[in-house]
Amino acid sequence: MHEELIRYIRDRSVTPMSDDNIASIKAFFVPKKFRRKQYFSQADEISKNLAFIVKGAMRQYSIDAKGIEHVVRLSIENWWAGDRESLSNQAPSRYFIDCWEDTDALVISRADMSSLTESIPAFSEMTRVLDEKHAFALLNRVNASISLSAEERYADLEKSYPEFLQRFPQHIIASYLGVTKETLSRVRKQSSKR
Amino acid sequence: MHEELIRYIRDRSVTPMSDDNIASIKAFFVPKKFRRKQYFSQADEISKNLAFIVKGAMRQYSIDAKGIEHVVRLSIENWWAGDRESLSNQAPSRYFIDCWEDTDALVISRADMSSLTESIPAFSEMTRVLDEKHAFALLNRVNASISLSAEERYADLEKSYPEFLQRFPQHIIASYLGVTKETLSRVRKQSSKR
DNA sequence: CGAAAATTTGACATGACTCAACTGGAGTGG
DNA sequence: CCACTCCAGTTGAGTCATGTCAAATTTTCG
Repeated sequence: MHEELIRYIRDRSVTPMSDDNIASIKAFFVPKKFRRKQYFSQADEISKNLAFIVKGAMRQYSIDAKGIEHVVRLSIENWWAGDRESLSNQAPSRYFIDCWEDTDALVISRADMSSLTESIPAFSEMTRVLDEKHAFALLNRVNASISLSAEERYADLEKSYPEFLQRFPQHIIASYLGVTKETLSRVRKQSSKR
Repeated sequence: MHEELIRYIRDRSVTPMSDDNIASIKAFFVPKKFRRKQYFSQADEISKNLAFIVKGAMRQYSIDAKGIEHVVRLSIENWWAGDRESLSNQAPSRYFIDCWEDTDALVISRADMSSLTESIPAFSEMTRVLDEKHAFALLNRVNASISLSAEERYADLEKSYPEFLQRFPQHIIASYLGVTKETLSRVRKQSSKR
């Protein structure tokens, strides 16, 4: 169960990890199973944990005044889930995170996360790279959202993250793109004609 | 000129900096003046530098197929400017960065940036916190863009970054929000009635 | 097989865009 | 100090992309 995570860290760092390091990673990341629809964390709560997804899929979303869900993030195998902002600031989250599929995850607490970051250079490197990449992806998403039409954003997603289209139903993809499911349905019909 | 930067780093880290550390920061960050409208970096180029703004204002934007500018980021005093993605991946940038006001900046190269990160713990801490905060802000912006109307996004900006409204003209704020200047003008007229 | 979930479709409403014209500074040079 | 230009902002009319609501259809899965 932990092998994927170890490999993930190795792939994203240059400093080697000692057996000790690996042992503490294994000790701190607790395997947990979540069922489809189960919440990982909820809005207005202060998030306590971060999860590395070994198998399964989660989504992170806000709910607006009208009760409509807006998906800000989709996570599958070898991705992370958790509201980093709430975790880091110890502030109530704006987001819900739940499982879209039955999920096997490795869960770590905020405190354990920071002690790993401090004690294992490779781990710290990995989180740094991760944060950077995450910020890049978000900036590009902001750019897409202010500069592209619904159709173009869909095409962009299709190109950048084709795996999402396999794993999540259209109405979730629509929400992630910031359009209604009806609009996405029409957009796809249109573009398939070409 | 470097004092602001030193203070900025101190405020965002716990590890103290030695005189040596401070000396290398001063050596690596080169003061540079930019005139209003001057480019800091351009699309399709591989970005070489990062800037800490001591005084002035810059904007980062893409230009779409129709030639329309889409502002993804605004930076003023005590903020950073530079395309981190292009810098880090050594890939051509999608963005232009230019000065909206005459600007005094401290400029550092990619290479010097990584050597400071490696050699000065406080500096490395600061960049880590910065990246985190940046990612939080971007996620919230994504959330706003998929869940709020133009009017709500404007109200949100007014609350979160009132200084932008002072420093940049409306058409730039409009672009940052992902609407046309005409729409923003109407939105403001509407909301001022209440 | 049957129920629930997902998707599609149609009719209509509306928010935001486009284009063009107009207004009102701010700065510049004669 | 005026005339001029440039830039920002506003306004109006028409259009278009996307949203809303309701219903029909298809798919999924226990």
